[in-house]
Amino acid sequence: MSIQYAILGFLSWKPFTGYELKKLFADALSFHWSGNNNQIYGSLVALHKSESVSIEVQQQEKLPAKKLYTITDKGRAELRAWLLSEPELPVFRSLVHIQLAWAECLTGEELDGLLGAYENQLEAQAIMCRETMRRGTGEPARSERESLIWRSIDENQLAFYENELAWARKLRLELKRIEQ
Amino acid sequence: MSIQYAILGFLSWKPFTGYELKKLFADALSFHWSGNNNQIYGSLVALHKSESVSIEVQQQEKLPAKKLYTITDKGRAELRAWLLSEPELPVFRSLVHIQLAWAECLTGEELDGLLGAYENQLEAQAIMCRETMRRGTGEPARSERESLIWRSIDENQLAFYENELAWARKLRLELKRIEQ
DNA sequence: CAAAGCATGTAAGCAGTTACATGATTGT
DNA sequence: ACAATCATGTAACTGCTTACATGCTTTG
Repeated sequence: MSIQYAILGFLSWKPFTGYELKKLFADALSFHWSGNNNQIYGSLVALHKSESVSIEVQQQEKLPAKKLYTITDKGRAELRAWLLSEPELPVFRSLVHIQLAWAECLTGEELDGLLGAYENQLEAQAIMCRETMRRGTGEPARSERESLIWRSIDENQLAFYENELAWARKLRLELKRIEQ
Repeated sequence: MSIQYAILGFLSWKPFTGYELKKLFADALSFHWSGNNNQIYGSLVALHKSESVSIEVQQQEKLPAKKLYTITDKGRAELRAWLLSEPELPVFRSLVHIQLAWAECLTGEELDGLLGAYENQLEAQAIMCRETMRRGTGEPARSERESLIWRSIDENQLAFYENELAWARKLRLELKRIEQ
């Protein structure tokens, strides 16, 4: 489970509770995990079992007790080994492609509507992306190199939506041209 | 399960057996399903139960019997309804982003190696893409509109890898610049 | 008084994967 | 002799998702 490495990554900054990690994932623009309970708390149990993290339970007077997770040397070594492992190909999948592939069942107007709706979705997403980037949530910036990388990853995410939008617009125009 | 709609799509061309559908998925450039047995045969059972397809068993003398699946009117209606349904956002995920996000643990050389390996993967994939497109497998082309769409989808797939490659190269250069 | 925040966890399910299982036929 | 093709199917697993469950505190 690669989310375990992302958790180890966050813990390499400083100790966090499960609850805090959950928020880090939810806020992250370019981390594709939803940060749901099952994943976070389950992964933390697994990481503890493999001795990659240690737990410190902190009782609180008025609020529920919390478990603070700290990365161990073993955890740091595992993280580093994974960072050096062979990268995988990125994943790109768009259900719209499947819809378009059988658009022969649709009229010109229906097809145009489908592409238009896709464009709207992408535009909204691109705006959200830009807004999140503008607010600049939770970037570490411990060095020039690190902040360059984080900025670059976010820009890549935005560029993906923008490229897809440009593609949809182009296809829509070309379809219009052959239609009449 | 959206693969069911893709199966209905293929069956809207003409009847196929599970085995043939498997190959169609395996050969398709822009359909992100592996076309494994479980998915295909399982989906066909489900589609038959919901009366979206009908089965004709064909005995063969020397080869194993095969089941030829034909789309029903109900199946056609379901396919059309899905084609008209609200499109979803495309999915883009790259584990390399996660590796890069914690590259602060790596030396400049190690980081450069990671990006270089990513570039190699993407280059190889782009070449495969181009080759598959050149061979032009299984495009329907029942109309100018349909062949435009299929070509456009394949081009979008290729452009994705090329954009990602360009991004990786740019980041690598920028990192080199701030390194020394 | 309701909603949001703090903080943990569990249950159930979907979509997708690899690998296993069978067994005849055809090509190298 | 070995591999590939034809043709169906099952088992076991991974990763990820939504929704449920509890219960106290702070904010509007």
